[in-house]
Amino acid sequence: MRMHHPPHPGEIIREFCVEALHLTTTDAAEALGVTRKTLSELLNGRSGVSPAMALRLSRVFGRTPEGWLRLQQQYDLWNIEQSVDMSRLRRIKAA
Amino acid sequence: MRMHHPPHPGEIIREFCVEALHLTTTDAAEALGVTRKTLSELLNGRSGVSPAMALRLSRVFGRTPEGWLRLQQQYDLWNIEQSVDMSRLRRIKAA
DNA sequence: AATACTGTAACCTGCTACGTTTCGAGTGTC
DNA sequence: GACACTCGAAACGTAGCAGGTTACAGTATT
Repeated sequence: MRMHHPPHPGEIIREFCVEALHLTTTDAAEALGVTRKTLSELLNGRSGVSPAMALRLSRVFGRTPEGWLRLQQQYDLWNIEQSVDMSRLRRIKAA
Repeated sequence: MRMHHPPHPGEIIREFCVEALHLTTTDAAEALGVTRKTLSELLNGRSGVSPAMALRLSRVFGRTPEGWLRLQQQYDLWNIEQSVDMSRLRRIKAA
């Protein structure tokens, strides 16, 4: 089974990147090279971690880009599993 | 360092899911519950592995959804690294 | 009161996943 | 040759998302 209701990546980013370093949203956005709005939407779950954003995060706050993207991936998968019915799909056999 | 020019996931999918099972694109698309066009674009690198597609692939061809998504992730990251200049971004210090 | 920080709405651009439709290139059968 | 059929792929439209600019309202802090 999969994780139960993974948080959106913005929560983790806020906790470990912004609050832990006592940064403001404005400061962090500037360091990342994006606008305040872009970071605000990410922190509040209204947008996700794009590949470009994962690279920015890794350069400014460390960790690997893959690690940042994985947060988004797990969040996306959990949500898709809840909302899309794939039960009719069957494993295929070679012809 | 990162991988050198990762192939787009469509190549892997074509090789291990379609050709290896002697399926046609039409057959595979039907099994995945998408149109021929959608799968064709994926196989030819004109679209990527979305979270929903990763789930479809895992149900029909096995492996984990995370594994399928990882292929896309590595491809995306490599391409972003080539095209976007992040050299001005500096690691941030706590205030 | 003035300043700083935040969230967010409106509007725009660019990109992408996906569906429907249609075209063109095989590949058979008569 | 002429026909139908199948397959892959292109053109076109729809929907949605990331991100920017600008502007506004709320809340602290000084």
